[in-house]
Amino acid sequence: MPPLERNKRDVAQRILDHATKLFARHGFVGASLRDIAKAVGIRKPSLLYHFPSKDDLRRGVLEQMLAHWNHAVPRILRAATAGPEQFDAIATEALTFFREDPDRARLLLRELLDRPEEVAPLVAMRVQPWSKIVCDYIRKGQEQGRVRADVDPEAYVAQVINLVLCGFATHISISRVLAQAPEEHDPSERLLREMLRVAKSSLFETGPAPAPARARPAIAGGA
Amino acid sequence: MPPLERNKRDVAQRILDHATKLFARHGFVGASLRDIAKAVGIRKPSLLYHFPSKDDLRRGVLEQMLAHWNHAVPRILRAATAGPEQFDAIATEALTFFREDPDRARLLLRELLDRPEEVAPLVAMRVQPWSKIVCDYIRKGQEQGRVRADVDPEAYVAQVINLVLCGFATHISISRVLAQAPEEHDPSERLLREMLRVAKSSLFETGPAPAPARARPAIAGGA
DNA sequence: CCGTCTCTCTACCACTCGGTAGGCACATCG
DNA sequence: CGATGTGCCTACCGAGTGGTAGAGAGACGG
Repeated sequence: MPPLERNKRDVAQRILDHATKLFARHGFVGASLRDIAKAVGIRKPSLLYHFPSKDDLRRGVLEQMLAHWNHAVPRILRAATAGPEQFDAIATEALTFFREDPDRARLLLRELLDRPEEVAPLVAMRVQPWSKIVCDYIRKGQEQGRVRADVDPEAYVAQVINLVLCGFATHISISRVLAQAPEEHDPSERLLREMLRVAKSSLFETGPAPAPARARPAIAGGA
Repeated sequence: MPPLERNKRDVAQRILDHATKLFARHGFVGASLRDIAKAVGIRKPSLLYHFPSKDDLRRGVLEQMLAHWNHAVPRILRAATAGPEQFDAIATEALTFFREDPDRARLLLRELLDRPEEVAPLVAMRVQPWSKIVCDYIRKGQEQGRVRADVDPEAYVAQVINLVLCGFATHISISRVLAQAPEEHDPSERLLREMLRVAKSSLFETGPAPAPARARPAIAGGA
């Protein structure tokens, strides 16, 4: 690839990155092309040379994020077909995607709020292969008695998505609501641990809790 | 109260209502004063007569929503100090607030995304009395062995807030992700039921599930 | 009946927005 | 070397924004 073309891709990439951050922080209408261009270090018409319109830029940002997700899915699916202790593996892989950059959660949430008709099908396409695996896993676990019988697989997946999306998007605010010291990028470990615990313990009959008094036969799926 | 003054309050109220809806749907920057005025049926300067600036209107909208929440809290607290089967009562009362008008969840989520520094303390003030009751209830339940020992009360409350907020704000999109028929205002009953189930079963050792094979001594707290 | 006060209106303002026109520097290639 | 084309720039545009000025219609109190 000639250096000139590489440079072009490089600038486009930097535009996408800064646009992602500013769209996530201030919303699509709240982030102006001037601000984005300034963050990149160029002028607005130069930005419009790479992305012919603001809406093109928005779609580019969304596509890049979904592409990143696509890139993460194989790792998640591999975790999903590994061993019997699949839950933690799946959860860890899926959370990594948002831990890498919490702006992804903010951006996605904003897009779902602003343009549900357009964004929902796009997201659905990317989420379904993964959610299908999880649902199958849940149903099989239910047949084997490992997973609670009252779990509604698809609806459960939706709740976990809510949990993660909102958790990463608003953790700073939520931390303050609980009068905790907010951390810079990640939700505090405490909130993240509880997020996982809620997701897990609502799935299996018993969680990894050290049941204080009464001993109970260990069931596959708990730690 | 003279009819003239009542009319003034009436117009201000209609402005607040329409502004709530439009802010929730399109965001603060995305909803223009002209659009809001048009929805009310007046002109923009008339709107600015009642609310001197757009930011005043925003604060008014937020305050009204928090006031509505304040109005709902006594019912919730009453439910919280009723009987042993408190969970369903608390949950129902709290959910009613958002079921009445899902725009409340959307508005709150948007404000938390846009202005965490300003909104978080406001919300914290309103949520803390309620969350404190819930946390005390959880801790007492843990001492009595009714509630799972591994629950982190404050963090658990945060997760439930995430679940509800995101669930009501994006349920249309999430429904489509799961390829369900979206309903007009409420999340589909199926999603709502699972939301409650996740919150409840992650709190108590056993849920209301008809444990299929192995019988187990009933523990207070489950249904 | 007349002055005052309340509320709404039309007309306008400065400003920012997304987007365009056209020129300039430079790298590439025949 | 000149021709071509790429990528960035300054300058500008119309549209829409939040907000203001000031006039007019109608209710109220003396």
